[in-house]
Amino acid sequence: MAAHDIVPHRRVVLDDVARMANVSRSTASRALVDDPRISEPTRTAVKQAASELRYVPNAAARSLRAQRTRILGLLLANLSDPVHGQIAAAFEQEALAGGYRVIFAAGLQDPALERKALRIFTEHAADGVAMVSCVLAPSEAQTRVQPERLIMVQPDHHRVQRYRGPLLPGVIMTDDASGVEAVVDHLVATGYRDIAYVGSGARAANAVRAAAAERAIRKHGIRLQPGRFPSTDDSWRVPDGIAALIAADLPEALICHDDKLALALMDALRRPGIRTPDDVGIVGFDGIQFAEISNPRLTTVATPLAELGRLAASSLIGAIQTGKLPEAVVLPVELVVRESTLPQLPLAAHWPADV
Amino acid sequence: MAAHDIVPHRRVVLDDVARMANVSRSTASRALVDDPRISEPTRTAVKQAASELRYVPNAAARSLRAQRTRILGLLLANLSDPVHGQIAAAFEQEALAGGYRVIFAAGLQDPALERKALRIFTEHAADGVAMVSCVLAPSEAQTRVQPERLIMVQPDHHRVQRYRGPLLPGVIMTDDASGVEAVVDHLVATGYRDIAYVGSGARAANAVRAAAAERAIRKHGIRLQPGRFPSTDDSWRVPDGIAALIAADLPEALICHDDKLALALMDALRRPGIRTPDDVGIVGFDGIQFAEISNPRLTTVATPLAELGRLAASSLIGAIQTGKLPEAVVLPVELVVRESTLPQLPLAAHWPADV
DNA sequence: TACCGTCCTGCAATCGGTTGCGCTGCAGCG
DNA sequence: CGCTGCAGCGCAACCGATTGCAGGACGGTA
Repeated sequence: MAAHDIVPHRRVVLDDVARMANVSRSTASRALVDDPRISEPTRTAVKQAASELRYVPNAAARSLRAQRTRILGLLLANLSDPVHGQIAAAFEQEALAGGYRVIFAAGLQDPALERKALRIFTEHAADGVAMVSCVLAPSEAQTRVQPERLIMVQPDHHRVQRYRGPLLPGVIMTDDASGVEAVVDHLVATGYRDIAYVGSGARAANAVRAAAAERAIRKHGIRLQPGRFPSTDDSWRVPDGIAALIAADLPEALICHDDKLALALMDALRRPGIRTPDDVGIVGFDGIQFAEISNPRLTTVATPLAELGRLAASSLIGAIQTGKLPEAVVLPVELVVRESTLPQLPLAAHWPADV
Repeated sequence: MAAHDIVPHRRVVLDDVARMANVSRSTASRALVDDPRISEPTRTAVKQAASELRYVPNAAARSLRAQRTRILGLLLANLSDPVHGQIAAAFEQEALAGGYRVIFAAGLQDPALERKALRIFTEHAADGVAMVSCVLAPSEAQTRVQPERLIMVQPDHHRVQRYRGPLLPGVIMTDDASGVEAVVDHLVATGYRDIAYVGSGARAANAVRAAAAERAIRKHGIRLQPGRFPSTDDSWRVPDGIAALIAADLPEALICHDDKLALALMDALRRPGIRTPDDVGIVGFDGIQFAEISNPRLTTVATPLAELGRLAASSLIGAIQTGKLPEAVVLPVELVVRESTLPQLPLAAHWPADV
């Protein structure tokens, strides 16, 4: 409050506390962590002094000595993306609950940026690192950070590639293929036949979902024409060119790489007067919150975003403590059918949005 | 690659590099930072050794000695919120460009959590801290972190409170009052008379925007009935109760605390068959990306989210380097009129979405 | 040969906690 | 009274990088 409180104050260090409590630095240190060797009166005296001086330990010094930073690095594609935002929020919360801090970095689908981020994590001697939908190959990532402290979150491409070998430990996957299959089943059951896939960006998930869509459709004896429409970039605005291409060759249903693209496409197609779901059915992927309240509400494959973040953090912390990675996991996804693929129903007033 | 590479390797430290280059640790250190005192052959030998050993300096040790961590703390309301996600992404990018790392924390509008976050920042001896739409009073925040290293981003409540004194340095504000005023002018000009405000959560911005709405409306000789509808919490789903209240006492136009609420409300009102903008005009605030592609596209007050993040980071870095905070800034906001308040126009095919 | 200056390097202290080990003092026991 | 044991606490090393200061080597000059 008073002006003299504002002058740049030397930081309070453990020696100050020790001095005030008339003990040695080591005793002060032990008292603060409730070492049983310290007598009760001494302990309280030290704690009293610490709180009076508003002592806050220096994490750098502690980490240096303890060889443990309690820092986790989280590398994801894009901090401003709702998908990653939800994952990040859950990760941070879980980490905090476990006594860990989080340093974030955005990779923006750029290998150079991802390498830079991993280097930063190494500089800060992060106890663990999680990578979410990154473009860097797992093998390379493992050379850049301690492999047994690395969790990777990514779609299950093994399933699409009919891979039957052992799965890499420390990998958390989402069962995108099943999700896409459920989508296709639903579309076909609803009566759609001419179905197309629209991709987005350079994201690894794109290849997995596109391939899964093709396989799932073939199962029904229909064909999906790969590359019928070009992929968009990862921005919000769908390039007019692509919207025009789609409008000119309108399928009955569009499976979009993710919800963002689906919503943007619904909007872009509104301009030439194409209505969802009356003129075209549209499906997204991820299950972001806006998909629940869009107009029409978006049919999508809900991925457990918060669960992914929580699980990544808790797995990582577990790996740090036990020294070994958990087995690979494939998390289920869930088809959520909403208005955007149900042309026969009136737009307003119906069943609950979810399930 | 080979199995023996995987065994827990002792971290490479500067001494290892020095040993390999046959110089002392100090020489190695100086060579790596291009100290002119080191001869060219020695310098290259050291750098060669460093890269061969894949040496990465330890940030904790460096910080400890340098009394400077190059870490910024960013405390914001909610990492998963699109508004804060965009701010955070811009902040992180700007910080990285300036050579700083970012530790994030989510305050969730909870003073206790915010205090905890500030403590963590202090433990890590963050060189600077930015707080975005936090609930903690600036005066308290200043007692918890070095005030001259603290940037706060918040709505300009001074303007609403007709405050004319000097502004606190280090504060970045958005001119919410002007934005709301522009919204009201637009609504009145469009023909709306019965206008209501719907708030959200415990966010500080809520009070500012609500008060501004009331003042702006009174200017037009109309009245806004404060508290006509209760505030929602900060979730995505608008409680049915509130939607029902609004449906039962439907104003001509609704000014919503933010875009998220506006979009959720449009959705909730669709159930009882109330259409936007035909039955009610709806306005949001913030200018999130979904507002551009909702159906109808949402009229909103666009705040410069990325600019806020960038400016917060660059101001903070500037304050760290110069030792003093920049003057308070009030950033302009911009009314973006879209379909949700333009009932007379056909829904599809019209002017560009922005401006 | 003696001395001086210039370059390069190395020694050792330092940042702030943590921790192995040892020291002190007092109680208990023979 | 002397010895043992233990509770309680302090000394000093350590983590890894930076940096003030000093010192060694070498060439040049008197």
